[in-house]
Amino acid sequence: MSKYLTNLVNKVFKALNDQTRREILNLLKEKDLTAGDIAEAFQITKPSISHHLDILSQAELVTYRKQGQFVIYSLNTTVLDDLMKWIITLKD
Amino acid sequence: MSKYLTNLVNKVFKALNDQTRREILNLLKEKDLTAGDIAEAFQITKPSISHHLDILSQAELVTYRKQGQFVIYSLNTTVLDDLMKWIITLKD
DNA sequence: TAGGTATTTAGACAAATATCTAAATATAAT
DNA sequence: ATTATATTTAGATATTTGTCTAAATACCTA
Repeated sequence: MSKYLTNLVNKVFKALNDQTRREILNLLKEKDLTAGDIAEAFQITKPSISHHLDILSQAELVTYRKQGQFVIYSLNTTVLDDLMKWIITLKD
Repeated sequence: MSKYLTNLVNKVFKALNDQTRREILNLLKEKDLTAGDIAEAFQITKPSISHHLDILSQAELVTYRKQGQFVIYSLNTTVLDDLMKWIITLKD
């Protein structure tokens, strides 16, 4: 596995090792959402959610675009394919 | 997703969020190994490896059997299927 | 430009985690 | 029985992590 992929897998597992972050991904599965929309779905503060979004972003599990004052987050499934490859490699 | 599966996925992500534990799984992919054999493949102490094996075992990623003084660990790929299901659910 | 809304950054803190050494347990061999 | 080998458990410690509040930044609107 390339060093880039090893590093990415590392970040992906780190990102997925948190219930809140996994739920954020599930929300984004339905539709793109602003940071504020995401924060409202949880009991924790906006700065905490912002931090979670940063970790998801570092793992390339989400992307974001700015739209005026808003930051809109989207699920990025590309990395999930890499993750699946990692798992399949372990299986065979 | 059932509560059992949620709990298991939680433990699996926790278990996989560590380079050493992921490498242990890769070793076990080739063949079953004793705790001692596994420990020798790393720079860290036996008690630390024992702890990692415990976490992998809790996540059902490995199984073990006793053979005399030895404890032989095996990879359990069943859980990897559950993990793949979780990922696929996120994708579609 | 001033004030309002959306989001992130900075810094602090408690809880979780990876690691270690020392001791305990279990089995084998002499 | 005693000693040696394999492994785990217990307890300590430094680092990482998730969360918070307060402050900063960015953009919009009147």
